[in-house]
Amino acid sequence: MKIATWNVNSVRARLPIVVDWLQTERPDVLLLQELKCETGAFPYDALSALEYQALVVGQKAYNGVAALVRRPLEIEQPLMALPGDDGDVQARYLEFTVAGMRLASLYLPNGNPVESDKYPYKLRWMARLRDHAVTLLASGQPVILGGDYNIIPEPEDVYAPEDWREDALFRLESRTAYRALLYLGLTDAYRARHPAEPGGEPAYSFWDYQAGRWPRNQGLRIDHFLLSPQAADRLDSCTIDRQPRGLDKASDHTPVVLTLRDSGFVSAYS
DNA sequence: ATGTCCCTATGTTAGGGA
Repeated sequence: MKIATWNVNSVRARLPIVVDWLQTERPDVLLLQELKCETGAFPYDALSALEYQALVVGQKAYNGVAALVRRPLEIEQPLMALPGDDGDVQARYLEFTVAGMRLASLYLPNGNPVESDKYPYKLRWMARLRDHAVTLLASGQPVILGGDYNIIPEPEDVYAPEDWREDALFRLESRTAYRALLYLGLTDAYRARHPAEPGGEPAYSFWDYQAGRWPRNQGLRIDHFLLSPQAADRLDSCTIDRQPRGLDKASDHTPVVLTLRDSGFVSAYS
């Protein structure tokens, strides 16, 4: 099972790049964030022609998340919002079951500037995500939470940590809320397969359009797959595909790709 | 210090968001 997550920064502006990538990579599932279009304006037809059915939570101009699932896989029990605040109208979360696994596509609030109401909204959203993850983990099924977390987990996940100390993506309060997710028993799939090493090659999933961040490889690792123990037990690989970031009219994010084995640990004594 | 890209609309340029 091959599952990818990609913040596309407008699905309509990025459609040719996404179509090319799907044709090359053929993932079973692609989780999308920052659609920047209403549900009805989502390019269903172009993706259906590639055998992908779509689950979409859109919003005009901002946010928006989707999941593309390759036929004949079936989408079951969709949930179109993060529980915990019926008054939250921002399109940042969807969840569904496919092949016996529970998957989410999430777009966690950026939270900048920290003096604005955007920052407490980010922290409340993270608390809701944690509460909901407790429920998901209790189900015992494999759970895969993928998306743009807008969290730099550790100093090695940013090109200049000292410059980001007070940013909503990196400040201690944000990282503490993210760690609370890990402490529930979730595994950061990328780091499980690629431990950070002193002097090692940095791994980023986002490079700002501005200031030559891409040509200088000054990025952030903010797009993550968090896996429940039952999903982590099946973890085969997790990689970052830098290729799409270098294309003309690229998103500022690039895909993170997860592959899972069909079954988990089997005891030699059974 | 700045650098970009994409969205919307009191719309063909400006402002917001990231």
